[in-house]
Amino acid sequence: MRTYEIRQRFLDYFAEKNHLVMPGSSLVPQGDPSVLLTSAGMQQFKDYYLALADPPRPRIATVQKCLRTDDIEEVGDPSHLTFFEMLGNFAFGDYFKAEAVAFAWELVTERFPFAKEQIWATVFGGEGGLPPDEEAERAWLAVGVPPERIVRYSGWVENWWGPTGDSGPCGPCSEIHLELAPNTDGHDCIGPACACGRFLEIWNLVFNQYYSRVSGSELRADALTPLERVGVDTGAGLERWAVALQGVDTPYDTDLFKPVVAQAASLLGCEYGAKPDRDAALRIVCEHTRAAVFLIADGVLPGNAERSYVTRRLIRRAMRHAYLLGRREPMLAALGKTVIAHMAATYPDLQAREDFILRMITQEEERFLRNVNQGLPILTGMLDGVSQAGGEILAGADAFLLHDSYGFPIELTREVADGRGIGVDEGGYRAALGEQQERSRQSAQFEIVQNLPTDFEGVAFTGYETTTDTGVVIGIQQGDERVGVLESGQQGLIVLDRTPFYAEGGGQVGDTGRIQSADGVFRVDNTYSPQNGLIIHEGSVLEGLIAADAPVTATVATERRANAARNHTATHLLHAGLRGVLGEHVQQSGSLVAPDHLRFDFAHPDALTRAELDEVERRVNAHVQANHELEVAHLETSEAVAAGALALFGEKYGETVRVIAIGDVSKELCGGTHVSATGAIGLFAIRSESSIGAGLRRIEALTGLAAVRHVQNQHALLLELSRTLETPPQELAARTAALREEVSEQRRQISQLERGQAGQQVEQLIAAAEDVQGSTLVVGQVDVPNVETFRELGDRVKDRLGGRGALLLGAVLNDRPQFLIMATKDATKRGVHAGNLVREVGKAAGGGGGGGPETAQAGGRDPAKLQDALAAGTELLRDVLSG
RNA sequence: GGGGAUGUAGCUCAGUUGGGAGAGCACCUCCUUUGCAAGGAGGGGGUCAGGAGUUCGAGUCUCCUCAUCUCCA
Repeated sequence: MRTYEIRQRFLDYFAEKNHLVMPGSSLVPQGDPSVLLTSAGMQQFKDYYLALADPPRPRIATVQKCLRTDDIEEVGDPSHLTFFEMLGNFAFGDYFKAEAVAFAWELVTERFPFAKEQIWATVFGGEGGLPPDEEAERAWLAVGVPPERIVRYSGWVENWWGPTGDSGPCGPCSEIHLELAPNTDGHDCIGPACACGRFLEIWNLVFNQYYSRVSGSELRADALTPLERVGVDTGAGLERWAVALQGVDTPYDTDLFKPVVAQAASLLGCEYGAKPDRDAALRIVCEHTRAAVFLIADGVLPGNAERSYVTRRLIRRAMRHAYLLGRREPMLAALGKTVIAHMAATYPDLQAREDFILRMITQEEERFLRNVNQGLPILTGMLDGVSQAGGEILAGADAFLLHDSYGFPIELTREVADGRGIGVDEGGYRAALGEQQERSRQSAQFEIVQNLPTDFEGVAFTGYETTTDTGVVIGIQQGDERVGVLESGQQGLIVLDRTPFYAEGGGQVGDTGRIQSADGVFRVDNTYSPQNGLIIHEGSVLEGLIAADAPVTATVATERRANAARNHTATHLLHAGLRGVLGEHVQQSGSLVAPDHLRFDFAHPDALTRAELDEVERRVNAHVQANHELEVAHLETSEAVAAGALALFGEKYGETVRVIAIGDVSKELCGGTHVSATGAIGLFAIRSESSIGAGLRRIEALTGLAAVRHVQNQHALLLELSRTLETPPQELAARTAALREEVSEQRRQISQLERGQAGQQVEQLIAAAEDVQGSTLVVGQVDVPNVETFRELGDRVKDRLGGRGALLLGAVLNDRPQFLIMATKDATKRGVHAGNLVREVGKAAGGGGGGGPETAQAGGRDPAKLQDALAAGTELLRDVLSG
């Protein structure tokens, strides 16, 4: 049975059982900062379990792409994967353990050809005061699983799931395992958890019934609170089902991977299944490529921070193994193409973005290869050092430096060193790596969790309709503490039951303004929303006091809001303009909508040309002039997407979403505040275009009066130039070119004149030369415009010394005395050291100096001491030359 | 978010107790030469990433900022 059919049968079954079949969410979790990447099917439903939002239907089923890097080091073995797909059914305050088990049993045994007698079930056996899950046990008995194949496992690790991240829903779980082989050696088998490897887990049914305040690693019974809305959350690994249903041993033998593995083997000129080491490398190459394809498709481009770094690490790990198998040029994109070809039926996005995805992969591979080429000479240098010192081991610190600073992998270091009979101190390397990890971990402290109320129905946001509204204070926090009153001058956080203040989100900054009660005024400096349904006003009390339960009037700073609205609508027009001019691959990867400017980041491989920028700017302004009215609609997500709205990756499906339509120009899902018609934008001006990383560009732009000011500033600059250069603006370019030419011509003339002048001084100096026992000594003060001519003059005098002698010159430059001593080779043999002598001369003038034996210079502070210093220097030179 | 490395001519890079900002390639002019990276002579091109400090003097030492690369979280 092919995987396409497995997905379909699974979803069909649950659709039949009255589940809403929804698309899986993006790998990038939206509105949930506690996790980096989507790692489980339930993630997009977290708010439903927490009762912070209502699901579109109490029963849902999905196929969810997931990515986990926890076990990345294990990938290469026959079973571990970073990217995988989870089949899942979910229930929110609907059915519970009995039905979940019944559904699973029916699906597995009647809709799929799994053998009943191979099936084992495990249940939570109790831990830390929590009892065993007898309810689940009864459910398994009820469907007919014999008691000897139902096993209890205790502990937080076994048969307990969650939470994902630092906190969240969790609960006992129950797993279905297949007994793939009989117990032939008669060992004392404890069932699915036995190390004998006869079992394969195919489905995990999680029963969410608690909220945990701590992360899964420090779970304890007293950190759990029962959930009001219990739920079912199941996950069945598609790859494992494929293994079992296709009768093969590993995911790499299923239709998901087989063509990719075959292609990789052929590109690397080897055979899969011949050598275990090489097989592991082949599996890594294929697995990581597949994961990278999906990450890039969801907008996670390779980079050096956070989730971008995950993509990079996957590509580089894959490339590294390909490199060790002899590959010296990019190849992963070719594999990616095969991945896309085989997955596009399920994930049409891949097809649509194929070119872009493959180009990003190739770019990253090229960067890796460049790193290797840059690292090799450094490593060679280190190894030379080791050999010369007669050593046999490369220091761990050096190996780590290569890895840490140059991205040169330890595996390559090991191989190259080995080729020269040198070992690597791996212990030292690991120690250095460990130190770095510790350092990073310590500095990664998260912000303190808010103590604000979560025990309320949710704040009503009225800011789309109005900028002033009345409400009641339902929570106040000062520092980390919940308080009842905030007094004049105190800073704090305030929550109202309803508010017109827009909370920072969708790139748009939070509103500012005032909250006024009968007792006082609170100035709102920022508004944000740490979780759905909670809006926090941050600021301080200007006068009087603000107390809990007080009725208040909340008033948004309207001018600021209006400016932000201009910028937000302009952002949508800019997005549309960029797609029109550059192509459909332009994908928003971030934006900032502030009152004074807007910033828009997007994926595009090259810098924009002047012509492209002009055209984008022109188009946006054309739409401003057209004065399109904005239409706001609230739609079901699938309807919105069907209507052609631009869904940024990772929108939550199932909820009603807000769609902003600007004429037929743009249609985007957006929660921000906008102008009512584009004419209000007034003027749109692009201020800058720049790179913010590989394949990512940033545009900063202005609207309204800020744009007008920008244009005026540019004009003022031009006028100022025009005035200083006494040239009409249209002739500025030609005029500056002519001026440059003139300046360099005059520079040439000046330096010639200076040389001529210096020449006369040379003659005078030579004429006044003194003979010290056969050596010529030239001393004098000269008049030069800069250090360069000073030295040049010195050179010319030196040429006239006849190979025997030395010179000491003084000059005043920038109101300070400068000295120069030059000595012939002959003089140095007699003991003259220009650097040492000139230092004394400098000291005599209140400064210092230095240089080499033949040429040296010094400087002082006081020009009046120049002659004295020259005299002192002359004495020294006479002594040495005559001695 | 934290650590490391790098930033010098259009490109690739040298630049060693702080003391003349350089090479190769590319470019321009002239000469020589019908042939594969032609040769010779001459020339243009630099705010040494930016800013502050120490010093008579900073590409070089100290601090800060920015950018790029890289590792870790």
